Amino acid sequence: MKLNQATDYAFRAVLFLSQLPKGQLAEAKLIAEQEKIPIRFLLKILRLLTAAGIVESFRGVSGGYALARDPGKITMKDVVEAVEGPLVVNRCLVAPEECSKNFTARCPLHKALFSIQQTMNKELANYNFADLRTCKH
Amino acid sequence: MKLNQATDYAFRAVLFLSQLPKGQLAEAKLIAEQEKIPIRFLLKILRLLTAAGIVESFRGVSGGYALARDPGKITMKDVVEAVEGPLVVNRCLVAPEECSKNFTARCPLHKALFSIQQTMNKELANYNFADLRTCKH
DNA sequence: ATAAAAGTATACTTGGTAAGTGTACTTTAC
DNA sequence: GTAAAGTACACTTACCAAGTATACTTTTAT
Repeated sequence: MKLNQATDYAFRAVLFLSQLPKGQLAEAKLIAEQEKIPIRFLLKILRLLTAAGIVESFRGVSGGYALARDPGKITMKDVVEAVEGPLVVNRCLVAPEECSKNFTARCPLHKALFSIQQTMNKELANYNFADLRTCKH
Repeated sequence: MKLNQATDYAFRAVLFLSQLPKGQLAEAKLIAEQEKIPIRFLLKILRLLTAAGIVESFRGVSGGYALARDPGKITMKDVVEAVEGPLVVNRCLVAPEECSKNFTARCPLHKALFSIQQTMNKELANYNFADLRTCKH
Protein backbone atom coordinates (compact mmCIF):
# COMPACT_ATOMS: atom_id res chain seq x y z
CA MET A 1 0.00 0.00 0.00
CA LYS A 2 2.66 2.44 -1.05
CA LEU A 3 3.16 4.84 -3.91
CA ASN A 4 6.19 3.87 -5.93
CA GLN A 5 9.42 5.75 -6.24
CA ALA A 6 8.70 6.97 -9.75
CA THR A 7 5.59 8.70 -8.46
CA ASP A 8 7.54 10.36 -5.70
CA TYR A 9 10.05 11.64 -8.27
CA ALA A 10 7.19 12.79 -10.48
CA PHE A 11 5.72 14.81 -7.61
CA ARG A 12 9.06 16.52 -7.10
CA ALA A 13 9.59 17.19 -10.78
CA VAL A 14 6.14 18.73 -11.17
CA LEU A 15 6.59 20.77 -8.00
CA PHE A 16 9.90 22.00 -9.37
CA LEU A 17 8.31 23.05 -12.66
CA SER A 18 5.48 24.71 -10.73
CA GLN A 19 7.99 26.96 -9.07
CA LEU A 20 9.39 28.30 -12.33
CA PRO A 21 8.20 31.60 -13.77
CA LYS A 22 5.41 30.92 -16.21
CA GLY A 23 6.71 30.01 -19.65
CA GLN A 24 10.23 29.20 -18.53
CA LEU A 25 11.71 25.82 -19.46
CA ALA A 26 13.94 23.59 -17.38
CA GLU A 27 16.17 20.88 -18.84
CA ALA A 28 15.91 17.37 -17.45
CA LYS A 29 19.51 17.66 -16.26
CA LEU A 30 18.69 20.64 -14.06
CA ILE A 31 15.63 18.99 -12.54
CA ALA A 32 17.62 15.82 -11.93
CA GLU A 33 20.37 17.69 -10.13
CA GLN A 34 18.11 19.87 -8.05
CA GLU A 35 15.79 17.08 -7.04
CA LYS A 36 18.45 14.37 -6.81
CA ILE A 37 16.77 12.04 -9.28
CA PRO A 38 18.75 9.65 -11.53
CA ILE A 39 18.67 11.41 -14.88
CA ARG A 40 17.73 8.51 -17.13
CA PHE A 41 14.98 7.46 -14.80
CA LEU A 42 13.69 11.01 -14.66
CA LEU A 43 13.60 11.19 -18.45
CA LYS A 44 11.39 8.14 -18.50
CA ILE A 45 9.06 9.66 -15.92
CA LEU A 46 8.94 12.96 -17.79
CA ARG A 47 7.78 11.09 -20.86
CA LEU A 48 4.90 9.65 -18.88
CA LEU A 49 4.00 13.11 -17.63
CA THR A 50 4.21 14.43 -21.18
CA ALA A 51 2.03 11.65 -22.53
CA ALA A 52 -0.52 12.46 -19.83
CA GLY A 53 -0.58 16.11 -20.86
CA ILE A 54 0.79 17.35 -17.56
CA VAL A 55 4.08 18.66 -18.87
CA GLU A 56 5.09 19.83 -22.27
CA SER A 57 8.44 18.94 -23.79
CA PHE A 58 10.53 20.96 -26.21
CA ARG A 59 13.18 19.17 -28.21
CA GLY A 60 16.44 20.38 -29.62
CA VAL A 61 19.00 22.82 -28.33
CA SER A 62 17.62 24.99 -25.52
CA GLY A 63 14.70 22.63 -25.23
CA GLY A 64 13.40 21.37 -21.93
CA TYR A 65 10.21 20.89 -20.01
CA ALA A 66 7.45 23.09 -18.67
CA LEU A 67 4.01 22.49 -17.22
CA ALA A 68 1.40 22.05 -19.90
CA ARG A 69 -1.18 23.93 -17.86
CA ASP A 70 -1.63 26.07 -14.80
CA PRO A 71 -0.28 24.35 -11.65
CA GLY A 72 -3.61 25.03 -9.97
CA LYS A 73 -5.11 22.68 -12.50
CA ILE A 74 -2.71 19.83 -11.77
CA THR A 75 -3.48 17.60 -8.80
CA MET A 76 -1.54 14.87 -7.09
CA LYS A 77 -4.14 12.46 -8.46
CA ASP A 78 -3.26 13.52 -12.00
CA VAL A 79 0.39 12.78 -11.34
CA VAL A 80 -0.25 9.42 -9.66
CA GLU A 81 -2.42 8.32 -12.55
CA ALA A 82 0.09 9.49 -15.14
CA VAL A 83 2.80 7.36 -13.56
CA GLU A 84 1.01 4.37 -12.04
CA GLY A 85 -2.28 4.32 -13.85
CA PRO A 86 -5.59 4.54 -12.01
CA LEU A 87 -5.46 3.78 -8.32
CA VAL A 88 -6.45 0.21 -7.45
CA VAL A 89 -6.61 -0.56 -3.75
CA ASN A 90 -7.33 -4.25 -4.19
CA ARG A 91 -7.17 -6.45 -7.24
CA CYS A 92 -10.72 -7.69 -6.73
CA LEU A 93 -11.83 -4.16 -7.59
CA VAL A 94 -10.51 -4.42 -11.12
CA ALA A 95 -10.50 -8.17 -11.76
CA PRO A 96 -13.62 -9.88 -10.39
CA GLU A 97 -12.23 -13.20 -11.57
CA GLU A 98 -9.37 -12.67 -9.12
CA CYS A 99 -11.82 -12.45 -6.27
CA SER A 100 -11.84 -15.76 -4.48
CA LYS A 101 -15.54 -15.30 -3.81
CA ASN A 102 -16.40 -13.52 -7.00
CA PHE A 103 -19.77 -12.12 -6.23
CA THR A 104 -18.35 -8.70 -6.50
CA ALA A 105 -21.26 -6.41 -5.82
CA ARG A 106 -22.60 -8.48 -2.95
CA CYS A 107 -19.25 -8.82 -1.18
CA PRO A 108 -19.15 -6.44 1.79
CA LEU A 109 -15.37 -6.26 1.55
CA HIS A 110 -15.59 -5.26 -2.06
CA LYS A 111 -17.92 -2.42 -1.20
CA ALA A 112 -15.73 -1.24 1.66
CA LEU A 113 -12.57 -1.32 -0.42
CA PHE A 114 -14.22 0.52 -3.25
CA SER A 115 -15.37 3.26 -0.94
CA ILE A 116 -11.89 3.52 0.57
CA GLN A 117 -10.46 3.82 -2.90
CA GLN A 118 -12.88 6.62 -3.70
CA THR A 119 -11.87 8.49 -0.57
CA MET A 120 -8.24 8.12 -1.53
CA ASN A 121 -8.88 9.49 -5.00
CA LYS A 122 -10.80 12.43 -3.64
CA GLU A 123 -8.06 13.19 -1.19
CA LEU A 124 -5.34 13.08 -3.85
CA ALA A 125 -7.44 15.30 -6.09
CA ASN A 126 -7.63 17.84 -3.28
CA TYR A 127 -4.00 18.78 -3.59
CA ASN A 128 -3.02 20.93 -6.54
CA PHE A 129 0.44 22.21 -7.30
CA ALA A 130 -0.39 25.89 -6.99
CA ASP A 131 -1.22 25.24 -3.35
CA LEU A 132 1.70 22.89 -2.82
CA ARG A 133 4.08 25.39 -4.36
CA THR A 134 3.11 28.02 -1.84
CA CYS A 135 2.87 25.54 1.03
CA LYS A 136 -0.84 26.00 1.51
CA HIS A 137 -2.84 23.12 3.05
CA MET B 1 -0.62 1.65 -4.18
CA LYS B 2 -2.33 -1.63 -3.61
CA LEU B 3 -3.03 -3.86 -0.63
CA ASN B 4 -1.35 -7.20 -1.06
CA GLN B 5 -2.99 -10.52 -1.60
CA ALA B 6 -2.24 -11.75 1.91
CA THR B 7 -4.24 -8.83 3.29
CA ASP B 8 -7.15 -9.63 1.04
CA TYR B 9 -7.10 -13.23 2.27
CA ALA B 10 -6.83 -12.00 5.85
CA PHE B 11 -9.96 -9.86 5.37
CA ARG B 12 -11.84 -12.90 4.11
CA ALA B 13 -10.61 -15.15 6.88
CA VAL B 14 -11.58 -12.66 9.59
CA LEU B 15 -14.94 -12.05 7.94
CA PHE B 16 -15.49 -15.80 7.88
CA LEU B 17 -14.68 -16.12 11.58
CA SER B 18 -16.94 -13.15 12.30
CA GLN B 19 -19.84 -15.07 10.85
CA LEU B 20 -19.43 -18.03 13.19
CA PRO B 21 -21.52 -18.35 16.35
CA LYS B 22 -19.56 -16.87 19.22
CA GLY B 23 -17.09 -19.36 20.69
CA GLN B 24 -17.13 -21.74 17.75
CA LEU B 25 -13.82 -22.73 16.17
CA ALA B 26 -13.04 -23.25 12.52
CA GLU B 27 -10.09 -25.25 11.26
CA ALA B 28 -7.73 -23.67 8.77
CA LYS B 29 -8.75 -26.31 6.23
CA LEU B 30 -12.39 -25.24 6.36
CA ILE B 31 -11.57 -21.56 6.01
CA ALA B 32 -9.23 -22.32 3.12
CA GLU B 33 -11.89 -24.30 1.29
CA GLN B 34 -14.71 -21.86 1.87
CA GLU B 35 -12.69 -18.79 0.99
CA LYS B 36 -10.59 -20.44 -1.73
CA ILE B 37 -7.27 -19.58 -0.13
CA PRO B 38 -4.18 -21.81 -0.53
CA ILE B 39 -4.02 -23.63 2.78
CA ARG B 40 -0.32 -23.23 3.57
CA PHE B 41 -0.47 -19.56 2.73
CA LEU B 42 -3.54 -19.13 4.90
CA LEU B 43 -1.78 -20.81 7.82
CA LYS B 44 0.99 -18.27 7.56
CA ILE B 45 -1.51 -15.41 7.53
CA LEU B 46 -3.41 -16.85 10.46
CA ARG B 47 -0.20 -16.83 12.45
CA LEU B 48 0.20 -13.13 11.77
CA LEU B 49 -3.38 -12.52 12.87
CA THR B 50 -2.78 -14.59 15.98
CA ALA B 51 0.43 -12.71 16.81
CA ALA B 52 -1.51 -9.47 16.44
CA GLY B 53 -4.15 -10.66 18.91
CA ILE B 54 -6.95 -10.60 16.33
CA VAL B 55 -7.57 -14.32 16.26
CA GLU B 56 -6.93 -17.00 18.82
CA SER B 57 -5.54 -20.38 17.88
CA PHE B 58 -6.17 -23.72 19.54
CA ARG B 59 -3.76 -26.54 18.89
CA GLY B 60 -4.24 -30.25 18.83
CA VAL B 61 -7.12 -32.41 17.71
CA SER B 62 -10.35 -30.41 17.38
CA GLY B 63 -8.32 -27.23 17.53
CA GLY B 64 -8.81 -24.35 15.13
CA TYR B 65 -9.21 -20.63 15.08
CA ALA B 66 -11.67 -18.10 16.48
CA LEU B 67 -11.71 -14.34 16.82
CA ALA B 68 -9.86 -13.20 19.91
CA ARG B 69 -12.40 -10.42 20.53
CA ASP B 70 -15.75 -9.12 19.44
CA PRO B 71 -15.91 -8.51 15.66
CA GLY B 72 -17.18 -5.01 16.37
CA LYS B 73 -13.80 -4.33 17.93
CA ILE B 74 -11.82 -5.50 14.91
CA THR B 75 -11.33 -3.03 12.07
CA MET B 76 -9.90 -3.34 8.60
CA LYS B 77 -7.02 -1.19 9.82
CA ASP B 78 -6.21 -3.78 12.49
CA VAL B 79 -6.07 -6.48 9.85
CA VAL B 80 -3.98 -4.46 7.40
CA GLU B 81 -1.48 -3.65 10.12
CA ALA B 82 -1.31 -7.24 11.32
CA VAL B 83 -0.39 -8.42 7.84
CA GLU B 84 1.51 -5.54 6.24
CA GLY B 85 2.60 -3.51 9.21
CA PRO B 86 1.65 0.14 9.59
CA LEU B 87 0.47 1.86 6.44
CA VAL B 88 3.17 3.87 4.69
CA VAL B 89 2.00 5.84 1.67
CA ASN B 90 5.46 7.04 0.69
CA ARG B 91 8.86 5.96 1.88
CA CYS B 92 9.88 9.53 2.72
CA LEU B 93 7.29 9.37 5.49
CA VAL B 94 9.18 6.69 7.32
CA ALA B 95 12.75 7.16 6.12
CA PRO B 96 13.73 10.83 5.89
CA GLU B 97 17.14 9.78 4.58
CA GLU B 98 15.31 8.32 1.56
CA CYS B 99 13.84 11.70 0.78
CA SER B 100 15.83 13.24 -2.03
CA LYS B 101 15.25 16.65 -0.50
CA ASN B 102 15.31 15.57 3.11
CA PHE B 103 13.91 18.54 4.86
CA THR B 104 10.98 16.46 5.88
CA ALA B 105 8.80 18.81 7.86
CA ARG B 106 9.23 21.72 5.47
CA CYS B 107 8.49 19.69 2.33
CA PRO B 108 4.95 20.45 1.16
CA LEU B 109 4.73 17.03 -0.48
CA HIS B 110 5.66 15.36 2.74
CA LYS B 111 2.90 17.19 4.56
CA ALA B 112 0.35 16.34 1.91
CA LEU B 113 1.30 12.67 1.82
CA PHE B 114 1.19 12.43 5.57
CA SER B 115 -2.28 13.90 5.67
CA ILE B 116 -3.43 11.51 2.96
CA GLN B 117 -2.02 8.63 4.95
CA GLN B 118 -3.92 9.78 8.01
CA THR B 119 -7.16 9.93 6.06
CA MET B 120 -6.54 6.45 4.77
CA ASN B 121 -5.96 5.11 8.27
CA LYS B 122 -9.10 6.76 9.58
CA GLU B 123 -11.10 5.33 6.72
CA LEU B 124 -9.81 1.80 7.28
CA ALA B 125 -10.50 2.11 11.00
CA ASN B 126 -14.09 3.02 10.16
CA TYR B 127 -14.93 -0.47 9.02
CA ASN B 128 -15.35 -3.10 11.69
CA PHE B 129 -16.25 -6.72 11.12
CA ALA B 130 -19.54 -6.64 12.97
CA ASP B 131 -20.77 -4.14 10.39
CA LEU B 132 -19.14 -5.94 7.48
CA ARG B 133 -20.63 -9.24 8.57
CA THR B 134 -24.12 -7.83 8.37
CA CYS B 135 -23.39 -5.81 5.24
CA LYS B 136 -23.86 -2.48 6.94
CA HIS B 137 -22.03 0.53 5.47
C1' DA C 1 1.09 -44.83 25.04
C1' DT C 2 0.22 -43.80 20.89
C1' DA C 3 -1.87 -42.35 16.61
C1' DA C 4 -4.16 -38.86 14.33
C1' DA C 5 -5.54 -34.23 13.84
C1' DA C 6 -4.76 -30.04 14.52
C1' DG C 7 -1.37 -25.73 14.69
C1' DT C 8 3.94 -23.93 14.54
C1' DA C 9 8.56 -22.80 12.81
C1' DT C 10 11.55 -21.88 9.40
C1' DA C 11 13.50 -22.20 5.17
C1' DC C 12 13.02 -22.45 0.32
C1' DT C 13 11.25 -21.44 -4.61
C1' DT C 14 9.46 -18.92 -8.25
C1' DG C 15 7.83 -15.26 -10.98
C1' DG C 16 6.89 -10.63 -11.48
C1' DT C 17 7.89 -5.97 -11.00
C1' DA C 18 10.20 -1.78 -9.29
C1' DA C 19 14.08 0.85 -10.24
C1' DG C 20 17.51 1.99 -12.90
C1' DT C 21 20.89 1.67 -17.41
C1' DG C 22 22.57 1.35 -22.26
C1' DT C 23 22.51 2.19 -27.02
C1' DA C 24 20.92 4.21 -30.85
C1' DC C 25 17.97 7.73 -32.82
C1' DT C 26 15.51 12.39 -33.79
C1' DT C 27 14.78 17.24 -33.47
C1' DT C 28 16.24 22.03 -33.29
C1' DA C 29 19.22 26.29 -32.70
C1' DC C 30 23.21 28.30 -33.97
C1' DG D 1 26.61 20.30 -39.79
C1' DT D 2 27.29 19.84 -35.12
C1' DA D 3 26.12 20.03 -30.44
C1' DA D 4 22.51 20.09 -27.15
C1' DA D 5 18.50 18.85 -26.10
C1' DG D 6 14.49 15.07 -25.95
C1' DT D 7 12.77 10.05 -27.64
C1' DA D 8 12.42 4.98 -28.17
C1' DC D 9 12.98 0.69 -26.57
C1' DA D 10 15.47 -2.94 -24.93
C1' DC D 11 17.99 -4.63 -21.15
C1' DT D 12 19.59 -5.57 -16.20
C1' DT D 13 19.44 -6.21 -11.46
C1' DA D 14 17.61 -6.91 -7.14
C1' DC D 15 14.06 -7.39 -4.32
C1' DC D 16 9.65 -9.04 -2.76
C1' DA D 17 5.01 -10.96 -3.11
C1' DA D 18 3.00 -15.27 -3.24
C1' DG D 19 3.18 -19.72 -2.55
C1' DT D 20 5.46 -24.45 -1.10
C1' DA D 21 8.22 -27.97 1.61
C1' DT D 22 9.92 -30.27 5.56
C1' DA D 23 10.14 -31.12 10.08
C1' DC D 24 8.21 -30.27 14.57
C1' DT D 25 4.85 -29.65 18.71
C1' DT D 26 0.51 -29.89 21.08
C1' DT D 27 -3.81 -32.05 22.20
C1' DT D 28 -7.58 -35.46 22.24
C1' DA D 29 -9.48 -40.07 21.78
C1' DT D 30 -8.80 -44.70 22.19
